[in-house]
Amino acid sequence: MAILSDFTLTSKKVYVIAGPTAVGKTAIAISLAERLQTDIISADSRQCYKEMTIGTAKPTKEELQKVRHYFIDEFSITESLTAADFERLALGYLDEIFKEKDVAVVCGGTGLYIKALCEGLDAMPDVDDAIAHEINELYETNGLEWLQQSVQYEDPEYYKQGEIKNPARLIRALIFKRSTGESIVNFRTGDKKNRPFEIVKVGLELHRDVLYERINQRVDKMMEEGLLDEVKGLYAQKQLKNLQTVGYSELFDYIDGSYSLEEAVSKIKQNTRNYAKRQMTWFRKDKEMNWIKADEEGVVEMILQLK
RNA sequence: GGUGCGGUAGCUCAGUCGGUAGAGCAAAGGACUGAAAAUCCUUGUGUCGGCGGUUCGAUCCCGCCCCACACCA
Repeated sequence: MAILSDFTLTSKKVYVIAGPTAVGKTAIAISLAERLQTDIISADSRQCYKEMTIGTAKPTKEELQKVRHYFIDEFSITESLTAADFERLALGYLDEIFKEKDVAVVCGGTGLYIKALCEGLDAMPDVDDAIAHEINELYETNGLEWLQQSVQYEDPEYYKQGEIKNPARLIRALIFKRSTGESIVNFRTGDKKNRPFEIVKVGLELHRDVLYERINQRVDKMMEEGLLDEVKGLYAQKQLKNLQTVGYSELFDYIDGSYSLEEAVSKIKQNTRNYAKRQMTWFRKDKEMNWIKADEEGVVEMILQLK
């Protein structure tokens, strides 16, 4: 009942443009937004940081002038945004856009962020930053076994169903348990939230070979545009989680002398291809996705015809 | 031209005292609710360079040939 009334009371609509990196989301989303006379919310976990530009393939200045973009260049890499932050922010951006318009465009390759916006994340208490910091440090010095044993002892419920070889998840579980006294498992209901707007999901795709070739060429272009200088400028902050990013990590390693520039560049290409593959895995399982070939004529028209 | 060392998975190589073979990397597939461009899981059939010979049986031994590298002419 609630769903029905939400949809009948509003005629708001969100087009979500998703797909792997380098598939051509930015240009298509901009054309679509121009056609619809509306704004774009970026759903990208790295383009929101102003210090990272070349390596994140942000829209160009010209593109940003054509269409108003939200969640681009809005934060510093020293602030760590999360998927939950994005959910809250994006809903706020939509409120603002919907004051004047009936439609908005969301464009990005971060699957979890798109999911957070469309379905919502389970409400969870905040964790203690000091505890988080401490556990990260303990993991650094004591390693995975220590982590596993701690989680097994302190949160056996999580340990039973969690990925016990995945440090990122174990750390999160342990931080949560020590901060709140409860297992994170108890908060993960997986309930989908009803949004007061219609969502049309568009997945852009390209033949694997074509996509990989575009990735390789784009990395070469980034290097020509000065990616190495951008990375050098961030070297002092390379410990930040946000700089653990394809295109940055490899060049930090090059600066450290781990390998040659040529090797670093080919690693960036390889890691970007792997990243694109993970994105495709994520989006492929989304049953609501309408798949469109990104290199066909009239993509925007095809999107507008979707119900 | 001669000698030596090689030719095994996309790459680098290991191995089989003769019973048709296995690691790392790459690649592919997958998972993923507060780091998500992160993090993690799964997957190894390939004329064992070619043609003959020996053998019940050859990628392994023998012969010839082809290719690569090194050295000598």
